[in-house]
Amino acid sequence: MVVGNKLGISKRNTTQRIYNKKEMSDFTTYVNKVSQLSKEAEEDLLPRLIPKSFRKGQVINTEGQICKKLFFIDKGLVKHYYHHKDRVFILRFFSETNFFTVLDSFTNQTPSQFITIALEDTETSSIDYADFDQLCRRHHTFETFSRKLFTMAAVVNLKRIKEMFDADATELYKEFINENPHLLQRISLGDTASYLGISQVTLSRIRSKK
Amino acid sequence: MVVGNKLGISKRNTTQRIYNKKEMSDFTTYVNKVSQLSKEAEEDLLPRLIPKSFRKGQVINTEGQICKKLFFIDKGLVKHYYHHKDRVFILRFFSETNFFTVLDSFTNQTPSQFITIALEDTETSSIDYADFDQLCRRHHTFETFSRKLFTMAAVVNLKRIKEMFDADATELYKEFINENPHLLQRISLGDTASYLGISQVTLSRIRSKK
DNA sequence: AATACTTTTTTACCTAAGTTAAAAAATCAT
DNA sequence: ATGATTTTTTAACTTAGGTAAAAAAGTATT
Repeated sequence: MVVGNKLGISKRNTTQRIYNKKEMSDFTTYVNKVSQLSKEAEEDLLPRLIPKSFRKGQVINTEGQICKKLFFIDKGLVKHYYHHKDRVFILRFFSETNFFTVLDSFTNQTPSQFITIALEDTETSSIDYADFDQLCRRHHTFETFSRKLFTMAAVVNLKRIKEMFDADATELYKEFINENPHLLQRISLGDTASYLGISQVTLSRIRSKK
Repeated sequence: MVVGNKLGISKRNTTQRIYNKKEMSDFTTYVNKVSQLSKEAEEDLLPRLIPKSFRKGQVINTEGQICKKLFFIDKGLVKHYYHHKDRVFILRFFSETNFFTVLDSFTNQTPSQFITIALEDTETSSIDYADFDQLCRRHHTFETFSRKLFTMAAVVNLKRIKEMFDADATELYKEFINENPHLLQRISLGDTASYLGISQVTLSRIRSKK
């Protein structure tokens, strides 16, 4: 296919800062929406949750680094991407009320090929791999949650393969704005192009035509 | 096995047939390779397995049809594809010692957008969705197997997205033959092209150049 | 062996999208 | 507000890969 956006170098950079004020996360609420936990599982989960905040531009997980956490986003936006031959490819954006992790890195505890950074100030609640693993072993209901969560991820990825296959650049863009109206104003044209696998120039042309 | 070679060939389009002589499938062996089942789970699983054979060219599951089974291939080859605007796109091939199903159709019991057909005479062992669901509920170890199986599917799909993004037609072909040397002789040029998302002509050109 | 499919290769031509470069517009920092 | 940086748009040119159609090679059927 060979697509993606040329890599540009940005000079604006904010430093990282961890929020000190702890607030309640919707992590468990959304776990239960995927699959209802038993009372015991929920009680075992709650004390393991770790609030973590990221500043806009801050790296959450980078290449070669093992992703040790499953995150839930309470607020904010994150991009999950990689470089290849001077191009940038964005695999996915994750925003509020969604779980995310680096799929293969987390599940196999192997180094990530991808980079995850915050596109906005982002508040998450996370659980460590070791805890995740324990909860899966101890609680059948938590294992069921995990199964459903990762099955959903597999289905989402399958859908993306299908889209990439049969849609041209214009169709890809239309589908994207259709399915992500809430993200449209929050993602730059360049990032949108990197997600769609087209050049920024092509996306600009598409936009101007409509 | 009853059917001889010549007889088998002449009987081109016979409908499906359940083997009368029951042979052991490797279904449980490979379940245990993914994740070790408890004794009880395995005993509960075994009687639910249904042997199913498909003739070359036979449709296993089609568009609009809910995929009601999780299959394990003991022998043979299957393609999983769809049509879009006069083109054919093959999402994946599945061959011996692999599990397969129509991911979203099976997990949500919704109509499939895809078609699955046998590319060779294929022997499978399968389990019904209702049984699968029961086993997941009853046995924590079976749920763990499912979680790992579908997580693997998600990872495979992610890898495919990455490949489609950053590889041109030639690279895609090289990666394909590298990773599927055992399939190369069994899949036609046309099907290979449909899998790579390129035209048959392009693939022919690539081949001749090397 | 002869006929008829089917699959693969080759050729000529065409189109969607990439590349480069530069200008215009929008955004941010002081 | 001012200048600096980043983002988006526009234009000219290039290219990878698509389409169609015909030739060649391979398989199957009588």
